[in-house]
Amino acid sequence: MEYPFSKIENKWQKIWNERRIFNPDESGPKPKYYVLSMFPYPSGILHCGHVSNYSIGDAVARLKMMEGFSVMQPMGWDAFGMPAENFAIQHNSHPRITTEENIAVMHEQFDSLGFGFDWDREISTCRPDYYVWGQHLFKKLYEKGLAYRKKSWQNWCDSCQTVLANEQVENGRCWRCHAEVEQKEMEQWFFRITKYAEELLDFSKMIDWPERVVTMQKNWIGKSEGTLVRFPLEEGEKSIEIFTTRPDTVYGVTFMALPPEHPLVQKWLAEEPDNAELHEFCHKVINEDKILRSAEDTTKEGIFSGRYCLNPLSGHRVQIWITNYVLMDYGTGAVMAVPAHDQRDFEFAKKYDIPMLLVIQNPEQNLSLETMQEAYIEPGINVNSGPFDGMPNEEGKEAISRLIEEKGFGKTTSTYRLRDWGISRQRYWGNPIPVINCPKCGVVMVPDEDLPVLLPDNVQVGKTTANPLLSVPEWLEVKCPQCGEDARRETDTMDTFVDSSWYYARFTDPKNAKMPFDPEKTNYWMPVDQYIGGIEHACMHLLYARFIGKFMRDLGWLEADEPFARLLTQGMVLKDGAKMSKSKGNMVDPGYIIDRFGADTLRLFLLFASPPDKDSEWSDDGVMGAFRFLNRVWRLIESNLEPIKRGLKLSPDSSEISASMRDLRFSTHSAVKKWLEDSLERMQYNTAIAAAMEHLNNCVAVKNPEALSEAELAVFAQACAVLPKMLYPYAPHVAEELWQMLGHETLIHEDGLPEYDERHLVRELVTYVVQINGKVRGKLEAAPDADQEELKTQALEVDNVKRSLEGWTVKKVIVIPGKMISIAAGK
RNA sequence: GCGAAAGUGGCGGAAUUGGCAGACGCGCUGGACUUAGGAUCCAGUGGGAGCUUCCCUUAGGGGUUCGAGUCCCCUCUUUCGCACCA
Repeated sequence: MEYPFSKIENKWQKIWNERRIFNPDESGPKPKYYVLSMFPYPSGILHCGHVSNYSIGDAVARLKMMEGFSVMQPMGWDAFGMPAENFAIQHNSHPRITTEENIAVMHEQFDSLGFGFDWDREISTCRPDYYVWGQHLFKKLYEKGLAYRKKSWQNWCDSCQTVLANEQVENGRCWRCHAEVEQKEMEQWFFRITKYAEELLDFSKMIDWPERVVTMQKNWIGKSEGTLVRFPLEEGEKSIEIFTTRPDTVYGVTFMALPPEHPLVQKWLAEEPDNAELHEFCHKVINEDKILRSAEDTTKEGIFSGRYCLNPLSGHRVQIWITNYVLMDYGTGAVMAVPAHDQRDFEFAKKYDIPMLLVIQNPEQNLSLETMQEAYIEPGINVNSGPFDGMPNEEGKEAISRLIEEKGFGKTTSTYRLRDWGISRQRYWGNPIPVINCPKCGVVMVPDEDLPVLLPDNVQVGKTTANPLLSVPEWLEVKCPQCGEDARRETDTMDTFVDSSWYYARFTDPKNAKMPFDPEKTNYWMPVDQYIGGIEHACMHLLYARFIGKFMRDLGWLEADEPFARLLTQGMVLKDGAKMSKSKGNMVDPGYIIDRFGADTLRLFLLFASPPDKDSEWSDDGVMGAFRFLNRVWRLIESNLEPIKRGLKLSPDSSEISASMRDLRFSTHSAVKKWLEDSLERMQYNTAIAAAMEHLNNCVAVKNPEALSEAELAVFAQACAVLPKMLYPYAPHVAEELWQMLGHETLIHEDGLPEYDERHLVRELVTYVVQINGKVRGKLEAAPDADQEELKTQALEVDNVKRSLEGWTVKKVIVIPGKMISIAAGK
C-alpha cells in the first residue's frame, strides 16, 4: 500500500496558506531570517534544477522556522530579457502575453511542490510597478556620476542590425545569419562599478561565502599595483599614458605597443587617410575574433607607426608600434615594451628587429643581449638605469616610482581588471533607459513625474531584427522636457542584470508605490541571511548586486554593507553525467514524478542524492528509494498508532528496560543530535536524511510493541515520534500529517526543533579496537572511561592479540579513550 | 600556461579533529509471504585466498606516524575559473 500522498499534500498546502505561516511582517517578537533563492526566468517549464534549488531554500526556511525565527522567503520572476523575447517570436505572440502565461504556469507548479514562499511579495521585473524603480535607480546613478555614456567597440551584425555578445560571434560571423561581424564604435550606457572596485575586494562582511566564489571575484576584479607613466610624444603636446607593474624596467623601454583601438591611433588614422598599409592593418586587427585575438598562441603582429615618444627618465627615443597583443580594455590601453625583461615584448622585438636594452643584470650569471634566448624576468641588479645602477631591482621599483612621481611624469597607483558595466541592450523586452536625446540639449533625464517610461505594447517582435522600439513613432518621438523641441527617446533597454541587482531589497517592501522600498522595512529584513543560487553567477550577478547594494547604502536607502551575508552555491542535477537539457533529450519532468510519487518524494530524493553544493545524479531508482522510505515511516507510525500514542504519555527514563530498548533510546538521541548538526551547522542535508533513515531502521526492528513493558513502550513511542520532525524540512507534507496523527494540535514548526538528552548518549560499554602496528587484531568491551593501564593489560590478554604477538616484543601501547588500544610491536 | 577543487565498491555517496574505510540509499544474490506488486519482510553483498583466520584495497608512487581516504612530496586524470592583465 502506498501512503495517500496526493491527498496529504493538497491538505497541508491549504492549511499552511490559510494559517499564513509563510507571510511574516516586521511586527512579531521573533528574530527575522531572510532566505532568498535566486529568482528564475519564467520559462514556463519547471525542471529538476529548479526543484533541487528551491528544495534547498525551503529546507533552510523550515529549519529556521523550527528554530524560532520569523522567516521570509519571497519569490519572483526575472522576466525581462532575450529568452522571453525569443520565446514570444517562436510562439508568434507577444512577450508580455507569453511571459505572464509562463509565470502563471510556473507559479502553480511551485505551489504543487509545497514551497513556503510568501506570495504576497511576488514581483516580476517586467511589470511597471517594479521596473519604474529600476528607472529611478538609473537616474540616481546618473545624478551621482555613476551612469554615463561613452563610445565603445561592439560586435555589430549589419544584416541583423544588432550588437552581438562575444559568444554569439562564430569565426567572425553572426551566429544567426552568418553575415560577417564588424567592429563598430557605438554610444553605450555604462555603470561605474569600478568606483567600488576597492570596496568590492573587502569580503569581511560575508560570514560564510564559499572560498571558491571569493577567489573568483578577487580574480575578476584583478587588482594590480604599479605606476602610471606618461611618455611625451616627440612631436606635439600629447603623451602616451601607460600603466606598469615593473617601474624598475622603465629605463629599458625601447618601444611602445598600442592597440589599433587606442584614441591616438584612431587620430593618426584620420590624419593619414592615404596610409593604406596602416588602415588595412588596423582594420584587420580590430575585426579579428575577440576570443581568438586574446588567445595565447595567436601570433604577435604589429606595424611601426612612424612616430616616436620620449622616455621621460632616460630621454631615449622610443618607437611607437601598433600591435594585436595589447588590450584596449585593460589599464590605460597602452604598454611600455621592455623586450629584455618581458617575454611577449621580447618575441615581438625579435620578430621586428627592434632594439633591446638590458636594465636588470642576473647576479649569478652575466647576461648579454646577443646570447639571450628569452626575456630575463627574475630579480637582479639594475644596470643602464642612470642613478639607479647597482640597486637591487626590488628596491628599484620603489625608488624609480618615487622619482617618476616627484618629477611629475606619473604616479603610483592601482588598476583593476574589472571594467565598467555596459548596460545598454538594443532589445525590446527590457527596462527602457529613462532618457530623452535632444538635438539641442543632449542627454536629458525623463522627469520623475513622467516615470515610468512604459514599454509600449504595440510592437511586432520578430518582424525585424533591429530594435522594435524604433518602429513605434508615437513612443519614440517626444518633446524635450528642457527646451520643448522635438526629441527622441533612448531606445536602448537595460541589461537584465540591472533588474536582479536590487530585487532582494524590493522583496522587503514589494508593493510600495511611493518609493523603491521603505528603509524601515528594508533595514528590518536586510541583509539576506542565506542566499542560494548557481555558481555560474559568481562574478557577474553577485558582483553587480553587491555593487548596487553599496550604491543604495550610500544613497541612504539601506544600511547593510553587503546584501548577502551567507551564500550557498548549489550543484546541478545531472543525468548520465551530463547537464539535463532539451538538446540532449535527457530531461526529466518533475510534474510526472509529483503525480506518481508526490512532491515530498521528489524533494527528498533531490536532497538525499548529494550535498547541496555538489552536483547530483538523477536516478529513477533513487526516487523509488525515497518513496519507499516515506512509505516505511508512514507504515511504522500508522500501524502502531495506538501503542505510540499511549507510550508518549509514559516516562522513558526508567532503567528497567532491555538492552535492545536501551539501544533504541540511544539511537533516538544520537540520531537527533547528528540530524541537528548536519541540518543546521553543516547544511549537509543528505547525511541528515541518512540519519533519519538509519533511525527508522532501528525503530522498525522492534517487532512487537504490544509486548513491551511500560517503560519500554515509552522508549519506542519517543523513538517513532522524532521521525516527523526529522522529515519536516525535507518532506514537509507527510511530516505534518504524521505529526497530526500522533495527536498534536500544533504545526510542527510551532513545536520547535527535535531535542536530545546528553544523558542518553552515554553508553555503559563501548567496543575498543585493538590494533597491532595499525592492523585490527581484536576487540574488547569496556567502559568508555575505563582505566588506561587496565585497558592495556586487557588488550594484551585478548586471544587473537596474544597469538599475533608471539615472537614479537611490545614496544609501546597507546590508548585512545573510548575508541582503541594501539600496540606498537617489533621483532 | 596560471589558479582552484576533486579522484573512495557495480552506482549515488559517508567517514566532521589523523583513530574499526565503505554509514545511508540504489542495484545485485538467496530466502519468506502472497489478494502477484514499481509491494512487504528476513539474510547477504569491496576484492582475493588454504574462509572461526589471513592478505589486498580510498587514481598511481614515495614519505611522516603506534596509526593516513584525511598530513607532506612527486606523477597521472577529471572538472571549473582565468587566460598575452603590461
